[in-house]
Amino acid sequence: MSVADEIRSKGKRMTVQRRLVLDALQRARHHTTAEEIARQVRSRHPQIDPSTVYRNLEALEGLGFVTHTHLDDRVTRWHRADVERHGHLVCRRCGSEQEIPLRTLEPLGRRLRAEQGFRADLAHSAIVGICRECAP
Amino acid sequence: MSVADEIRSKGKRMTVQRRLVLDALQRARHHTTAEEIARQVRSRHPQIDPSTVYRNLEALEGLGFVTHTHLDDRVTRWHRADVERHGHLVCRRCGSEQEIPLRTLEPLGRRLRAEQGFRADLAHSAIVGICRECAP
DNA sequence: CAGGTTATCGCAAGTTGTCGCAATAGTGAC
DNA sequence: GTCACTATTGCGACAACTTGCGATAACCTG
Repeated sequence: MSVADEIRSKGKRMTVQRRLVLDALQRARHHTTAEEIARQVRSRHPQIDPSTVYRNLEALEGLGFVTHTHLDDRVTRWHRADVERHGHLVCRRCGSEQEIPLRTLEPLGRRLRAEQGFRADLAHSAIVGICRECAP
Repeated sequence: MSVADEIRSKGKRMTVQRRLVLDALQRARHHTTAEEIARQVRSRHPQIDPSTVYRNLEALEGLGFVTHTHLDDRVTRWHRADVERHGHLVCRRCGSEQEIPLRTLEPLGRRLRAEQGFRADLAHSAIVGICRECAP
């Protein structure tokens, strides 16, 4: 079943705009911003409003095709839901972002579940700090 | 040495506006938003511009008096730097926020340091997930 | 405590993201 | 294909910050 069919099977529609947002996410490796996607889409289709891009990202998240993460700034980062899940280390100083295997975070996940009854979504939780290169 | 003196010793100035922002942070227990502080300050001193509040929060952070954390939304949360440090669990569903002792997070901190050379600032890293009450 | 330096302020304009609404256009049914 | 239904769009207005700039007022110095 194609993505379009999946979308339709949930009572939603596959529009040109939605297709373009999905394509842009496909091209971007990970963690694009909505603004970047809007820029790409609008470079070829200037009549498409940025608000449409924002709304499509939300809609596609509701449908399970994309997810978002908040790194250490106010900007929401988006990526396809089917890429391998991983944790995020964000450097406060240089802003670089590093991915780490979820395996590293799992012990904490188990502990939070056991002690607090909290089901942590560690693939969407950015850990801030100072990276190796920036360490004094 | 008073806060004012500390500020002056770093070549900065203690202005009325800065004092008011510090006071508002003092009153708020934790994790206020800039908007909330601006509202408080402006309720008594309407001539103070919101941009002044934003800039003072940044300046005070640079001076080490306050810090900020990004919970799971786009809003920056501010609090005094001298409150007891703790980690944050944020529920994706109900938005509630729970504090946990840093001790719980320390094993992960040590591991990231050893394996990645990354110095995690776990008191400013929010972990998102589903809280006990919202769990299915 | 007067004067010069310059951090900080208030204002206005610019960004970035959100929302209500009327018009449009995918979809399934016939 | 055609039609009715309604999800989605573009637009304009708004909300939440951010930034540039000339004016102001802390602060240090003598």
